Amino acid sequence: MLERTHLAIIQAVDNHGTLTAAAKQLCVTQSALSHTIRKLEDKLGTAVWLREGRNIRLTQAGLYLLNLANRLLPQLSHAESKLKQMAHGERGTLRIGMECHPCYQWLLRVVSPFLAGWPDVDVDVKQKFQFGGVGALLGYEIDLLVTPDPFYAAGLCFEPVFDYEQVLVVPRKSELAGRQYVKAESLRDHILLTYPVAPDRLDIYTQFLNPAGVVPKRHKTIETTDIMLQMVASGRGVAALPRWLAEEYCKKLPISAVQLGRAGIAKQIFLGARTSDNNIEYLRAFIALAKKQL
Amino acid sequence: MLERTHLAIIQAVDNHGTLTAAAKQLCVTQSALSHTIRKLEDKLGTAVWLREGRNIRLTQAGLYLLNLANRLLPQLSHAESKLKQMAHGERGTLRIGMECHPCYQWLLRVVSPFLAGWPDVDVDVKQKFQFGGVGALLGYEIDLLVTPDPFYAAGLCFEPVFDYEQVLVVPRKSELAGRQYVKAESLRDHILLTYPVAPDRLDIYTQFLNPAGVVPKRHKTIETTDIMLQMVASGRGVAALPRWLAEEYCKKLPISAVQLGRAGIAKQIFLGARTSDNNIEYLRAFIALAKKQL
DNA sequence: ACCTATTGATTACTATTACTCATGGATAGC
DNA sequence: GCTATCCATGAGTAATAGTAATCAATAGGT
Repeated sequence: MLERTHLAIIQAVDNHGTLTAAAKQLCVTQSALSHTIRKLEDKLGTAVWLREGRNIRLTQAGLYLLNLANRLLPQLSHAESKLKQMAHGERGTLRIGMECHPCYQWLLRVVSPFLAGWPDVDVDVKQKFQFGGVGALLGYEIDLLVTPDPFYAAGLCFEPVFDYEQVLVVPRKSELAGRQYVKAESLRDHILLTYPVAPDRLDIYTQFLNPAGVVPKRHKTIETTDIMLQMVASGRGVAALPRWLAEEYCKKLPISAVQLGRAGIAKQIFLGARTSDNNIEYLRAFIALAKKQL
Repeated sequence: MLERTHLAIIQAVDNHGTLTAAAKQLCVTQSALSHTIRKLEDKLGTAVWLREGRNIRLTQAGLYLLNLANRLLPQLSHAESKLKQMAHGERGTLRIGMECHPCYQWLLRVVSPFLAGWPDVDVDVKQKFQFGGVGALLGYEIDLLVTPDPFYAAGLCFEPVFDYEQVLVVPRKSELAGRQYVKAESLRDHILLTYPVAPDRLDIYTQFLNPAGVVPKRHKTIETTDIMLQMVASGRGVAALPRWLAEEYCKKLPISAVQLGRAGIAKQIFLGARTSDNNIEYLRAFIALAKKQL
């Protein structure tokens, strides 16, 4: 039988490169590991590691197991901590995934009253996902997903939590600042600042630049909103952000928000969850709170 | 630690309703289950079942664990059956390395029936190797190497899979087209088109031009066979290719194949594998298929 | 080309653990 | 109220996973 220990060993050996180091992490002797993996391979009938001199490397079967381990072990340990919380009378941890960089500020405004209303529920926010936000949701890596792209898969449900307009943020003294709206062509001689996300996931490209066949003068990626807008303020480029976020910063920095195109770009943010989690009270409460926040 | 057994027990008890029935399914005594679940509850610090008279029912925590079990156990057992198949060589990925550009067409004719015969084995073809094809084979980057240059290293074995003649492909209206064979000197005023490979790995150099001390007028490299022969057809140069491949294209393009030198250049293609992989059924099957294809 | 330190493998022994057996108390259904 | 069946428990045993000590192989420095 393939046991949890085996997966843990495979993961540890992969992390450390050697049996000895892995043994130290797992608080057993090297000998024990050697025995265990030997027995595992005997049971499976196939080699999991290739012994090459004094090093070992995973076989195809081993790689498959490593993949399995990386998938299952976090779920097991999360389950354990959740059960521990249950044992202590706490409600649990709400793990929120973010696929919408600028929504962070909005999220904070929802999390704050939530934490107040549910003192025994913790909140954790994650932003990087190997298989995308939906994958993380389906893989029980997160419990809630904040995203502009709902993906209606079986077992998931998405609810819109707010509408907003995507606008262009420009330096206040820029020639673009006063206009009623900017055309895509105007960006030809501007530097575009965005979060480090693939262009096909950026609305400024998919809904504005690409349809017009326009490429900005340059494209720079920046992690944080604050720095990004500092850059805009100092005339180093322009950025596309939600209007509510832009207007907040307009108070603090010499920048202006301008409508994108004649029609503007309308966006919606969704909150996704597993339908099987529908009975979790605090999760429903969070969604309700998010809708009210609007 | 939450173990696989625990999840299995939770699932079995839920299925059968009683400990006794679950014990029977799991091939242990009722007593053993009783002990195990008791210890689990002690470790977790929370009850998993509610004892109601002589029946037991899952608690909130138990329901959570049941959910986890239903999710994880199938993955584990699926992994086991997949590994069993891997052990029997029924399933896996055959990673083929190519060191012989024109052989691609030949390979396709072998891969096609192979995929049909081994529905659970995937095929992946790689063409670039940091340390050469043999290095990739020894480094477990690939499992099979298609090459014109066998390299008899320890732990590797090469088998010839087909013979062919390397010929010069020229425009049909070229003065070289009608000849019985071309001399190396004739290439002095022709442009030579080859795949982008180091000259010391090109037979046209090592076996034909270099021995005669001849350098072609120019040397251009082209990635794809189709384009290369389009170039030949339009009089932009000549190329060296296997006769079987050249003759296929002669039907479609105004080009001709001419023997290289008085004796011609005989070549052989080998299939290399690690001897340690000799027990992998589908790998042996592929080699057998390749030989039959001849 | 040789040491040396470190790797994984192996053997023999030990401690732990998981299990069985036997039995007890509780309860649902006839 | 009787009986069959449920789960719990304690004591003893078998299986297993662990350790310590040692060996053989090898990567890497000198």
